[in-house]
Order: sequence, then C-alpha cells, then structure tokens
Amino acid sequence: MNIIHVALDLPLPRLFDYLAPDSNLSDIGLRATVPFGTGSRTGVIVGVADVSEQPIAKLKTVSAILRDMPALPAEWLALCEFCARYYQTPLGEVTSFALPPMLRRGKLPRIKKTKPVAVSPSPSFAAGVELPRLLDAQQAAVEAITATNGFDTLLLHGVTGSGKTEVYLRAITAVLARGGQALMLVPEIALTPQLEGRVAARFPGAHIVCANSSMGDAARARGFLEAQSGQAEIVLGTRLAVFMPMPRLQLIVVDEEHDASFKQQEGLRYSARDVAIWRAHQLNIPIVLGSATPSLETFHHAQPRSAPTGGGTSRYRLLELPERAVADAMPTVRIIDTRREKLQEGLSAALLDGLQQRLDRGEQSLVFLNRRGYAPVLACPPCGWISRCTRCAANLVLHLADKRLRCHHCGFETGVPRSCPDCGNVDLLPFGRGTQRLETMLVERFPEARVLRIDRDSASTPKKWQALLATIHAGEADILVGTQMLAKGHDFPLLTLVGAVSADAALFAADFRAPERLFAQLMQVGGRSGRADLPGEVLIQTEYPEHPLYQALIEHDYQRFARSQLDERRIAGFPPFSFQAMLRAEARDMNQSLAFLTTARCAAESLADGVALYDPVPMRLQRLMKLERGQLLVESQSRPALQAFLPKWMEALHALKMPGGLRWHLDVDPLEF
DNA sequence: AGCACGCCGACT
DNA sequence: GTCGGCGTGCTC
Repeated sequence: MNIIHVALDLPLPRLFDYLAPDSNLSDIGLRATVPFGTGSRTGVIVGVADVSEQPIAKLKTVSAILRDMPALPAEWLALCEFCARYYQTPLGEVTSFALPPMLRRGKLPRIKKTKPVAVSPSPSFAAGVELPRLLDAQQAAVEAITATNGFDTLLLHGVTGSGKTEVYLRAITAVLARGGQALMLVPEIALTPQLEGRVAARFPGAHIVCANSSMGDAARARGFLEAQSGQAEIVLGTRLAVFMPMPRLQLIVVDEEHDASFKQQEGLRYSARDVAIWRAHQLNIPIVLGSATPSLETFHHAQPRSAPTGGGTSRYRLLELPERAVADAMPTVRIIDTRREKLQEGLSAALLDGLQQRLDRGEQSLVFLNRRGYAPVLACPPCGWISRCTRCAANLVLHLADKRLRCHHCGFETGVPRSCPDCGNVDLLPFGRGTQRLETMLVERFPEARVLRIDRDSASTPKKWQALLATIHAGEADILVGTQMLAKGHDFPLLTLVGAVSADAALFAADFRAPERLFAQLMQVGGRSGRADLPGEVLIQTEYPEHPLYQALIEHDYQRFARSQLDERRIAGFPPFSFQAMLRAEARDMNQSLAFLTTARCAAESLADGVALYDPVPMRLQRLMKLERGQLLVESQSRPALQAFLPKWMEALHALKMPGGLRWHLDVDPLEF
C-alpha cells in the first residue's frame, strides 16, 4: 500500500491523499507532515490504501511520517470521526482540536524526568487514608455504579453537600483496583485545583493527569502522552479532556453535567457531556452524570416512560442522593415580595435586617447579583444620550472602580466623559445596579463590616481569586458581593445568609432555557449557605413571588420544577422533545447576513424531510465587533432526520458563492438563542 | 483558512 | 510607470 489519507486542519470537508512508499495499516493514527500548496502542513493519517480517488499524477509525496509517538488508537479516531459527522465539522479540524497544540504542530514535549510512581496496574491508593462513612443512598449509588457491566448512563442527582464527589471517588477506586483508567470532566471554572487536591489526596500513589486550556503547551502534551500510554490512571479536566486517549478507560464521570461550559461556543461546537456519553457507549463502559440540577435533557432521559407528565425515555438510570451528607438541614428559602416595598439601593428591609443579624453574630453573608460593574449604563436624562458601544449593539457598562466605560461583549473601553458628548450636560446619571454599586452601598450602610466583592474584575487572575478565597476562609470578610463566580463548588463554612437580587429578568427571557439556568444558579448559590453547624437562609427578592420557579425553590423541589418545565417544552415542541441546529451568519450589514440565511433556507427546502425551517432573524446581540449577525433555526422531531438533512444542507451551502466579508457556521444542539 | 493570481486606483 | 486593493479559485 502506498497511498495515505491525511486529515488536515482546513475548513474543507475532505481528506487529502499522498504517496507514501511502504506505508501500511499500522501507520493509521500517526501524524504526517505533507507538502500543501506552497507550504507544508501536519495532519493525522486516518487511512492507508492502494488507490486514490484523485488522479495519481496529482498526488504529492508525504514529507515525513512522524513515528516519534505511538499511533493514536482506533478508538480515538472513531471518536473524532463521530464528532466530525455529528457536528458537521471537517475531520481534520476535529483531530487538530483533539490534539494538544504541540502535538498538532508535529512536535513533542521534552522528556521530563518521571516521578517515582508505582507502575500500573497496581497503584497504591487509599491504603491508610481514612474514608468518610457513606450514607445509605451514597452506598447504593456506589454499588450501582461499580456493579454496572458495560455501557450505562447513570444520573447521580444530589443536592449540594449530598456527597456526590465521594461517590465518584469510590467508583474510581473500584476502577483503579481493576487496573482501569478513569476520566473525570468538570466545568470550566477556577475550581479545578481544589478537586485536583482532593483526588490527589485520596489516591496518593496514583498517576493523575490534568487537562485544561490554561495549561502550558508542554504540560498538556505530556499529559496527553501519559494518558495514551496508559501511565496515567486518572485524567481530570475540563471539556477538552473528553478527547484524551485512554487505552484502559473503564469509567467516565461528568460532574455538574448541566453546566453550560461543557458546550463549546466557538470552533468545534461540541458538547463534552454528549460526546462523553457516545464514547462510553462505544467503549461499552458506564458513565456517571452528576448534578443537583440536571439539564432537562438529562432528566428527561432518566424519567420512566410512565412518569406523571407524559413520561421520559428511561434511557438513563436515576441515582438519588436525597440528603446532605454532612448532618445539617437544607437552607430555608424565603421569597421577598419587592412590589410594595421601597427598596434601598435595590435591597429590601428583610435582606438588610438579615445582613445586620449576621454581622451581629459574626457570621458571613453573600449578596448575589449576576451583573458586574457599577451600573449597566450611563445616561444623560435631558437629551437622551446613553453610553453605547460603537462596535456592538450593547451599552457600555460603567466601572467606577477604575473610572472606565466598558463593553462586556467586545472588550472596548473608554474613559468616563465629564459631560454629555451630545449636549454638554455635566449631570450624567448611572442607571441600574452592578456589583460595584452594591459594594459601595453596603460599605456606607454597614461601616463596621468588611465587604468583599468577588467578580471577574476583582478576581481577574487565578492568584487574585485564590487570595479572595483565602480571605473568605480566614473569616476576614463579613459581606460578600458577587456574581455567579461565587456560586459554584466552594464551601464557605461561616456563610449563613445568601440574598439574591434582580434575578427576575430570566423568567421572561426570549431564551427558553433561561428559567432552567436561573433555577440551577439560585439552587447553587443557595447551597453555599449553612453547610457546617450553622443553619443557612436564602432570601430571594422578586416581583413575581408566586412564580412556580420560586415556589419550587422554597421546597428545594428540583423534580417539580423540572416536570413543569418539561411540560412547557413538550407543548412548545422544544428540546428534549425536538432536535435543533442553528445556522448563524455575520457580515458588515444585517441585510447581507439575512440574505445569506434566506438563500440557505431556500436551499434547505428541497432537502428538508421531516425538518422544520424557521425564518432568518437577527441574533439577540445583533451587532458584535461591527459585524451584524443573524440566525436560522432548523428543528426536527427526529434526530436521525436532522442528522440526515444536515450533511446535504452543508454541501449545498459550501457550493454557494459567498459575498466577501460574510462568515457563517452551524451549531448543532445549540444552547444559546 | 491561507496563499496565489489577477485586474483596476493614487503614489514615489 | 509601479504598489496594492481584495475578488475568486485552489489546495492531494
């Protein structure tokens, strides 16, 4: 055989063939450097053959087949091929994305002296380490996971503090004892170090590899090679870790499976959770999805067919952890009706009282406001001027801390004008409220309190973030003001009050997933309070106190909320009762974008069998970085029907002649609308 | 996506 | 007379 098929990182949905004397099937999965156009590229050999569909005369000869690392396993290539097919992305772009940048470029990391670790498959783990006692539900969950033979998707549903992590660790213990490898995916947050520490402490002798985008090139490449060689027993990482080659993989865990960061929002728009499930199926191994607030898709699959509201699909097994592992109660949730009350800088009397009480008792409070900056907009009331971004269809947010106006979408920033740029009026007014303003107000109102603001501005680097966390843990802060950064995963033993303000907007958002996200967020931020021996309280300010979402929160009743949402989704025909793909286009003016989408819609009409085509519309954030953006939704009751339609449609679109400056992409299973 | 080739405007 | 604008066409 003397022809190789090479997947190159190009936006072209095909492979490139090269002459390669003496190549054979064992070369599949090796990287190859090839002449391409005027230059040279490195890609992955995905096939070896005697013949090519191209005329032989057109074929160039491969420059080098790189044999300095072992061939990527067939299982890994199959995973990439699945992603290419499912997400309508050229295989070369997928393989390129799935490889660490250094390996992608045809290089290898310098060999680092290996740590003196026990050689698998008999790692020294847990011996001596004192294990916490399991509650019955945890024990049952561990047994269910470890007894699973072959592929199964298990949904581990447990509130914050119910001990999900301990269940993962026990299941991983069983895998390591059998000489297997385990893969654990976590959301993309600054939380990974904590978890890493906990896992490392539990498995002191085990070889653990981390994989996330903030790692250096060499470290990432090294981790990849250690996973591929089987040296690494545990791989812990964010969404990109789903592509780590692992020859003895026996268990996948997706923690906080509902988290939106598992879906990549650019380039290869994959869902690591969904890809992980496909991989588990392919390898015939169990996968555990863990969450206090599972995504409605996941919950639906974990519901029996005969469930109260029309039934789920019974495809996943539901494991419930109903109580907190540490023996304390769930926080009390109170809804504060703000319709009648005159608020003080956005805070109700009840919340202010609560803060004062915590101060008096030396306990911590958290005010949750998911909007950073001082005020969302600066305005000139007499003439109507407001601070707008010149590049985006968005307002410039006032950051008083460093006296700047900033666009939160494109990063544009400018100084705060002394007077109105239109009429010269010097009395410009900030409208609305962000964390900085709340912080200022709380400092004035509670002069004796140590107020700490935690958002992307104050915790801009991992170092600053760690310092803030240390301050909180040392009890050197009384009132925390923060965005969703604070909501995830952290334990604050002194925290007994959480107040949520200005959350209502999500109730009526155009995006049908907004309530789901709000519920998860409030549940999560509420879970920060009262985790030790101090009871917690959650106060939610709202103008819609009787809204079912808030009622379900009072009861801590995820299932009730999920069922009511699923009812609405079923009636509206939204996911998980339909399957969607979004075509997005951007150009210098909106007409261009919409014209392309209209053409795309016309091209789809003759191909769309069992697929509904919506009308092209401007995106919610219509203009970003001076590009006008539109979108076109396609939807089907049947995933196979949608999957059959998409490649035909893509082919038609690639054949269209694009006007200059127009760019488009397809997003399969989109999360954002 | 790059990178070449190709045919029309204002500059040393 | 050339440098250079980006339209369009190709890459095994």
